[in-house]
Amino acid sequence: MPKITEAKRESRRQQILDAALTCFSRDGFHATTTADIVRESGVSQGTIYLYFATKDDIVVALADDRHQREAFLNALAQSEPDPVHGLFLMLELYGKSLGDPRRIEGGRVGIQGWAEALRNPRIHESVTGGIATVRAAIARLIERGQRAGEMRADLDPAAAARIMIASFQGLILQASWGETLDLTAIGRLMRRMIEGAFLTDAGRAAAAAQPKE
Amino acid sequence: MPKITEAKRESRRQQILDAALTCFSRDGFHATTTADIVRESGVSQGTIYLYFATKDDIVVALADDRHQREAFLNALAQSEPDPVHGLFLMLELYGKSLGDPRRIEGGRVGIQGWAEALRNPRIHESVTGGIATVRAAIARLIERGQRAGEMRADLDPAAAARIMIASFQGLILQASWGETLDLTAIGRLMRRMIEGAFLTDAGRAAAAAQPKE
Amino acid sequence: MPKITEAKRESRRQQILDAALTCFSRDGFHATTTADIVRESGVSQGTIYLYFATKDDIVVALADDRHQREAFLNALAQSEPDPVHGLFLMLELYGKSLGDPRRIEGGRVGIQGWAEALRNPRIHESVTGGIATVRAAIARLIERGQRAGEMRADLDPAAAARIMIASFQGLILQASWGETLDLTAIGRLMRRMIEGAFLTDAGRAAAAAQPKE
Amino acid sequence: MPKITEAKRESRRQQILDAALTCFSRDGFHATTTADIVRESGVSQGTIYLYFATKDDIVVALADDRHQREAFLNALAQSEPDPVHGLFLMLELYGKSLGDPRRIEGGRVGIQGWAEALRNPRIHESVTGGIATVRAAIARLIERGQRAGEMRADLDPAAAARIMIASFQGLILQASWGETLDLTAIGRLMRRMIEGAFLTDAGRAAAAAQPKE
DNA sequence: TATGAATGAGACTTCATTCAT
DNA sequence: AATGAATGAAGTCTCATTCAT
Repeated sequence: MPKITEAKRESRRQQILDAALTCFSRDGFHATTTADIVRESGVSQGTIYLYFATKDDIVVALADDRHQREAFLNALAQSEPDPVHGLFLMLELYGKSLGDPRRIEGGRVGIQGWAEALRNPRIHESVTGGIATVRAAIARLIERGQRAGEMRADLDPAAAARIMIASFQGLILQASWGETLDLTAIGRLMRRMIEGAFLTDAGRAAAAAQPKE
Repeated sequence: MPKITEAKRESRRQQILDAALTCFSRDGFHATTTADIVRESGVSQGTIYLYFATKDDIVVALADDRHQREAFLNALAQSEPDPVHGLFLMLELYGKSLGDPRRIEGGRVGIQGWAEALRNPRIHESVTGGIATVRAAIARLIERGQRAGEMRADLDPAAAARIMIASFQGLILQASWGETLDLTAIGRLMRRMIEGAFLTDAGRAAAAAQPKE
Repeated sequence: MPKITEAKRESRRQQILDAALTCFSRDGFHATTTADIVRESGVSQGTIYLYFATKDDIVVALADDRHQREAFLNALAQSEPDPVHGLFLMLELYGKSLGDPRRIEGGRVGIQGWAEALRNPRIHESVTGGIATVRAAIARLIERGQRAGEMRADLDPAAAARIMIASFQGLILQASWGETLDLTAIGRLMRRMIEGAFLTDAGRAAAAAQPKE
Repeated sequence: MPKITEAKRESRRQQILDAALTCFSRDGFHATTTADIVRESGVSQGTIYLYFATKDDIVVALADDRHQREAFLNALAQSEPDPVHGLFLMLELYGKSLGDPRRIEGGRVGIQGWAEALRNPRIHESVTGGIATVRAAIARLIERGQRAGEMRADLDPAAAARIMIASFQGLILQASWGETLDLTAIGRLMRRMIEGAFLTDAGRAAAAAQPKE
């Protein structure tokens, strides 16, 4: 048995995962057969099972991968020295992804993941874990803002984070259904809602000083 | 003539639909077999096909039924003489449904419907059509509020409606995953966000005069 | 239980049989469902079973009916005083039926009956019984012809009857498939084959004297 | 690489086809279930669908195979230098198959194919196509005979071919029903009918010179 | 390691027949 | 007698997974 190199193995794994993502986005989890993935990936039927014990494991792997990508956005926002700027940067980054056609494919699969998370504990853990991370990142930004006097002291960081995430989830959903969202108007309004309800006067001053939207 | 009465027929139909909802909520659309629905409903295998041509048609029927129920909420909010009160009533009613354990079962199925809508045109139509109705209802309230000088003239009714719906969609999602939402804090914050970004001073005065929330 | 009159009952029975024949001819025995017969006949699902114990019984009844009609042709041929004329009359009558579009519908069902007869003993009995009658009629004509010196003494009546019937069966088959048969050429050749192989000189003289073809 | 060899694949295919033929002959097309074929063939349920897309495709394949075998008989008859000998050889070969118990099984299935051909376009094409080939072969023999002055110039080759084929079809039918045919008497009479109606004096002389019947 | 043929459990749906009205 | 809703056995086909090569 010629032991394969780790790099080769990882590339094979990605090959399968990529094909699966394409299929899942096109046909959905349940309508996608392993034969579809075989066709799309060019790998053989048996080989898939050398890399994933079960079709479900592919779904889980895909869900896990997703968070690593989102972690980057969070880190970026956190690295912003001013928490208000950080919050709006986050708003902007997620907002931009709504209009990015390349993210839509991932979004479609993500929505199916939401539904899967209702049944499959491993996916539930993966999906809610990922979102909990984002929630924590937002809450942390808010707490920093409160300490800096830029965000209202009576603002509940957890509730605020939930609402922000919920809005994005809903907007992703609407975008994935093919509806045309006026992202400019929506972005402006979201920003105004946050300014009005999250920020202190000092915070609003800081927001106004933000270089570019 | 054993021609069944319309009422009897409708009750049978509901019997099947109820069983299907239970199964779909418990196991998901795809993991639910017609045999499961038979077991849960007590009707026979063949009878199901006397009422629904296909398993998919049950899903569609469930999606359709859902909107009829939501139409009631919209109508209620519209009937409120003051548009600001109407908007907050809507907020309150939908907010309440987030905490209602009986709605959770429906919510779980609804989320699966969101995923289905990505693939199945009939469900897509049903789901997005239903949401479009709610969106229109909210937009209408806002336009009424603008004419009454209670809502800001520069508010984009469509964007506002989208954001409100998106928030609810996301919150339903989070609630369905079994996360514990601090509904009081979330409700209070949502309200404050709307007051700050949607209302004029006159609108805020009207809101303060609202009897109970 | 209001006892129905015998005439009414018979008419109902024919109504079902007619509808079944139409369906069987259009879709075949096996592709025809009892629901199809219900639709075609206007009678209710349950009523069918008041007249026929089983779907197969309808098929059998149809097969039985068929022979009664053919018996008429045989009798006609037998009634011809001259056996040679009788034989050719039979040839002509069956030949004509090949070109009669109204017989084609029955022919299609008949062919399905041939196939059914291979499996279903009741249909086998009905079909082969019917054909045996025709065979006997032909053989009887030939024997009369032999006694009259018009047909060759060394002609095997049974073999001759079999070949004549076989030819018709094959031609019905070909016609039912929608092939265009040159009935004039075929009829002329069949006649010449019979004249050459069946008849004596006296027989040929008698044949020539036949009034109209 | 466990890619199966072409020979192995063909043998598997035949294994399924053989089993199907046995089942179809025993129980008929429609009464035969895929489970029956599984039982008879020894392959698994799924494997059948690796070789045939549909149960119907098995029927079609069987119909197609049949003609390839018949093509051999035609070729044999055509290869006979003297057309009269060729025609009688054909007569003899087909006649022999009537008495061959091994051909009866195929015959039973063939008759069901006739019935199927009335509804199923693919089978219709296959069956009538196969018979058209035989018809063309006979017509060609006759035309050669006419050019050689051995067959009557006023003989219509198409009509003659149709009648010959029709006779065989009918005789196959009768044999398949289990009736006992006096093949010697029938063969002798068929031959005499052809001699009398098809051949010229020269042709009859050639026929008499034929070595063995 | 990789392949892809083979497996077989199980899904959806149909349909002949029954039976309460 | 007639109706037609209900039944449930059974059929075709799919597909995740295994395993010999």
